[in-house]
Amino acid sequence: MAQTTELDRQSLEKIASFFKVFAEPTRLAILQMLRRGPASVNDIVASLSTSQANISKQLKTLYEADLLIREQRGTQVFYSISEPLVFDLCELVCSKLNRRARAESSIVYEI
Amino acid sequence: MAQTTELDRQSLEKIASFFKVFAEPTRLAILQMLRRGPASVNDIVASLSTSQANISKQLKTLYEADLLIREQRGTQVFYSISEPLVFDLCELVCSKLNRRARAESSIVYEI
DNA sequence: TCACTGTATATCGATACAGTCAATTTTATT
DNA sequence: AATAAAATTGACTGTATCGATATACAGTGA
Repeated sequence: MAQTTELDRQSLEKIASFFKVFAEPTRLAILQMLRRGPASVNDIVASLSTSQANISKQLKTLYEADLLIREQRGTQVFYSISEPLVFDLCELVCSKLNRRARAESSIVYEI
Repeated sequence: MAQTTELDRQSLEKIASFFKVFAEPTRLAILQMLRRGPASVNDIVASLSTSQANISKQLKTLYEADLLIREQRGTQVFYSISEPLVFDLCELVCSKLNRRARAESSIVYEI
């Protein structure tokens, strides 16, 4: 049965916080890269153009949002995506943005 | 065919901006209220506990994100949800948060 | 034209957070 | 132990934005 109850402020804040995790391009870039599979912090640093400290911070945010799995091997730490939800969310938004982009395009081919 | 191309920084920024719209409890509250149907600004102000100016501001954000329809009738302005995507997104996140809440609960019933 | 209602905007204080640099912890190696 | 490599943390800066107050604007009726 679908839930139809109105959510209180506290619940809305939790949901908002969750969306906020996805609301930063660097974190999205990390998720996009991890889509290929697990990667160490250095791997991620090498593929993105920001400092290692920043990557570490964003990884922490993603990890605490329960979106990543953390696994230490020696001195390295490997992260991987723990939530398929990530892809569902991003695909929803991407398809929406693609639709909009197509709609806004002034170039229309017709006879 | 599914899109597998890696997105560039600019695209990621657009996606992040879109998520950011959902990353504020007041805007989520507005969306939740509009779920019942179109409402004037005053209707919304009456049902939420923040200033009219703030509601107007958040409505503008939602409108510019292409999530709302705006319709002026006399001095009043009615808003309604233009994107079913809104519900899909929120349901995804809610179900995820519910799952987590259940998983984190230390109370487990079993024989 | 004037007053009134409903909505939008301008400005401001307070807060949150991405990103940087430096320092520190952690694990492995010699 | 000492050193090196990998990752995290803390202090700091600049920017963005929520929410509030005051004000402006648009539409309606007298």
